[in-house]
Amino acid sequence: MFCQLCKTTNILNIKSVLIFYSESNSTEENNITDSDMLPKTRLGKRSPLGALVSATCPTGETGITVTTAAGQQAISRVKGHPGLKVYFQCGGGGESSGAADQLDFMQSEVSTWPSSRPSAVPPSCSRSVSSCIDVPRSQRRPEEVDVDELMAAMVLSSLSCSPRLHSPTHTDPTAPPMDCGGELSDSGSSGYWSVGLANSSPAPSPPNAEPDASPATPSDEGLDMELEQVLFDEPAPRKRKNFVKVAYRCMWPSCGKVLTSVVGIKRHIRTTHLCRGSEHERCSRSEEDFYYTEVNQWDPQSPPHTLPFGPASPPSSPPSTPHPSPSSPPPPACSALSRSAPSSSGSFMQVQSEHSYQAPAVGHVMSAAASNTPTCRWMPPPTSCPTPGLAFRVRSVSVGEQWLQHHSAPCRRIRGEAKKCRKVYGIEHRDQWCTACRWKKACQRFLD
DNA sequence: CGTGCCGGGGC
DNA sequence: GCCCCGGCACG
Repeated sequence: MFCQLCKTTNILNIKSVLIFYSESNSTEENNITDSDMLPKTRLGKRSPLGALVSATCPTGETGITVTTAAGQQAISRVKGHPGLKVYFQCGGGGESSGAADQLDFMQSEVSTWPSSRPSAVPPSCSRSVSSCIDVPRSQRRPEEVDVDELMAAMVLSSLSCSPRLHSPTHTDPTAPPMDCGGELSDSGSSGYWSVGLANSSPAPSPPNAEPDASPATPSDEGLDMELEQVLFDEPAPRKRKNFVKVAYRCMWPSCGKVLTSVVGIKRHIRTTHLCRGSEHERCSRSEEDFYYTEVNQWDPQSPPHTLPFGPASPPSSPPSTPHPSPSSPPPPACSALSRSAPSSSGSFMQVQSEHSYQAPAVGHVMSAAASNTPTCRWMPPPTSCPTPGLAFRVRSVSVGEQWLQHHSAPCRRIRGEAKKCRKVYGIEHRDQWCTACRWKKACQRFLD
């Protein structure tokens, strides 16, 4: 892609364009080329980028131009052009006016022009400080994309699908994450460019570009987020943490129905509120997105369920959680106790708030479990709490008290659960005991 | 009460 | 260092 401003070829733009074209049959989220920089990851029909792309690009014959803050940031960061806007233009005739009309609020960001227009800077670009990156239409035809570019696009997309969950700026558990299942259900024929890939790893850019995104957030991103929140009346979706159980709440006035699947909530909205039958299930599938929101809750019962990393998932499958990766450990506060005493951040905070006088104990539990002191091999008992909620509270308190007892008193090795020489050989075979057992010391043979 | 094990002492 | 034992804590 040729940058009109710096007169250089930007490979990132090529990537974006390639992905854009290759995902013509996919859903809108696939077109997020640098979705980790996007303030929002769930792009419903009302999403500017998503709506336009999904509405106009399935045929690959649209002349719509989309600019996104993501691309803006991407280019500006890579090439050092602040405010640079990236325009994706599909080749062919233009029939995108309808979509653009639906999105009048986005007309400041989206512009359409005849597809026969030569590769020139669109008029909308003159408004902004940025430069527009355009690609001649002759180069945009999908059939003319050579194999190298396709391969590059595939590689880039596969890179973008690497598991990634280490962005601290995208770990807001309260914000609804991306919507996968519903969008995915209608875009199963997208080939390589599936929503599952894009959703599970919204980081098409190289991972090293991510630290650049978090510290200095451009103002456009914030504005976009505000715009999104104001216009769409929904918080900007972010990445979903592990252990997050997702529910979907109907935002229809005085409804508030909560379902656990996108399909379910969409069906509910469609049938109950929109009063539409199944014949609209395909054409107006995105309209339900306006009326439900995702509700994340930490799932203490089930660890993150690793979904198969495939291009498409069944439509009825719940929204896919991000793939747990070695680079994305569970929250450190709960990591040590997550196995024996599964906890949720909410419940943990509840513990801290409702038992504030015992909060130090809980904290000590965490710290003690996280870092065992070398002098005292005290370890939390392996008993797991059966029920995570109330039981965890009780358990946490008792464990904290236990810890305090252990640390106020001189350290004493906890009684080992393993069989010792005494149990194994019996008192009659005391000569077969290990020396420590014979000396009534800590067993050296059957260590815990 | 049985067991694990720490602390202490004798050799 | 080896060996033993009192005594405590825990289940």
